[in-house]
Amino acid sequence: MTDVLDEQSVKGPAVADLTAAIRRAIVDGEFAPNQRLIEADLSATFGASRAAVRTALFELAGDGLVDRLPNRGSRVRAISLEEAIEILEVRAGLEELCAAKAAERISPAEVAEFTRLRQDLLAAVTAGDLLGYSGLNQQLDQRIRELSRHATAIGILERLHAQSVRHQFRLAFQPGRAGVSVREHVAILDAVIARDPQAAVEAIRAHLRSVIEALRALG
Amino acid sequence: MTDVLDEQSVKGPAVADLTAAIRRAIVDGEFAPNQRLIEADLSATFGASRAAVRTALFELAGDGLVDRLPNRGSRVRAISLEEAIEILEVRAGLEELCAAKAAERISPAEVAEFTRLRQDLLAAVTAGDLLGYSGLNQQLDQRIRELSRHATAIGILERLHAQSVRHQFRLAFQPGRAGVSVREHVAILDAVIARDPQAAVEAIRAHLRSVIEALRALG
DNA sequence: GTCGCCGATTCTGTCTACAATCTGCCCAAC
DNA sequence: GTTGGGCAGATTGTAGACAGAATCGGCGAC
Repeated sequence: MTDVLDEQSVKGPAVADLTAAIRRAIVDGEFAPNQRLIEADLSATFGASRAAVRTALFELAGDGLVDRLPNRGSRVRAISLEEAIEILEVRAGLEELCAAKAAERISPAEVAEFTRLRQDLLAAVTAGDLLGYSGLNQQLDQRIRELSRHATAIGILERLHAQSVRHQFRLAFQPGRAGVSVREHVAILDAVIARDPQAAVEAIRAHLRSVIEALRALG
Repeated sequence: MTDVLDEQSVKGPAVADLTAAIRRAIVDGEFAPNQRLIEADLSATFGASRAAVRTALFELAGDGLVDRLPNRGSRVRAISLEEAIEILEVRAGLEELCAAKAAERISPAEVAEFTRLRQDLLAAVTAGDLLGYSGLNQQLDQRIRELSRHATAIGILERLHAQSVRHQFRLAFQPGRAGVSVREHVAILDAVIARDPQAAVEAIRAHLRSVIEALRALG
């Protein structure tokens, strides 16, 4: 229906789309931390009803991306350094679990994929392509999660990742950081490729401990 | 306003109260798994507007207690055995973290409290008071979390606990289960009392592994 | 000059009504 | 007897309006 004007998407996005749009805006930094999110404004900006905005904000509050103060509205949740460290500690526990499962379950085809990823990773660092390197790292993290098939852990990790992406990002472009981090990532890859769960756990633990220290040093 | 009839709570409960009420109904088993939750029905049952019910259902969906199918309503989320095991695996990782922190941070007063709890626990098992024992276990878990001061982990653990409470409960009343579980819990207590993080981690891990096995055996 | 009170404004919380969608049933056609 | 279309009821999704709480400004008192 409404065939005539569908191309322009005259009808506002449904709640799910709206939630995704606001989430992206927060994660991508278009909305600054602690910025107030006024329902009427968002309603106008995204062309949705206020009820839809409201629903989306509740959803995002559940995801930990938005703070809701009763009768005082919503704002973008600011993640403090202490909180970022807490998140990394939790991630450590969960990613250890995922990496162990991934190491157990990896298939030959996936071993080949990981071997290729290993090369790409090293090539990106050698070429000084920090952005590409950062992307490959994320890809690695995500693939390990997928291989684990652990829906519960994956869900939580994705939420935590969205919350801490800003700190993550800041760290990635510290001079010298890539050199340290690439060794740790390769260690993770090698453990999973070798199907050695115990080694994978150790490698993940070492890596996230290193990230925590680096974050602390950064202040 | 409406002073006259306030005692009867003529005005429906605010959304927060309503959410808590529905959450309790789900966790306590008043609503069966997979039961449909029809907005109009809940609205009548709890004396709230449909909009309030709707908001509450979204919130609970975020907490993983309710499944929402677009245009097809909400139902109580059923946690399968596989999922319950996944949840326990995640809980293992997080509770290890909390127990380690708790062991590091415990104060003399809290050591005394835990020593008392240890006695009560053993007394309840000796007396065959399964319900009391179950309650003390939960108290122990909760105190360890609180001692950890790890807000991120605590938040996630509370959500997971609400989801899996049904399986937990079923297990607790298996004959012979208390005898096994009490030893594991005492080991956890002893490790924390001794301020030995490493031992606490091991004790938690052993305990949850044992719970997973028992759940599997139960089918 | 500063503090506290009071009103206007802004924004959120809630409700009711309406539109869109889905489900199940009935009936006709093969 | 079975299958497909379509109608009716039930249920969710959306919109708009109203009421209540919080904030900010000015005004008066000390």
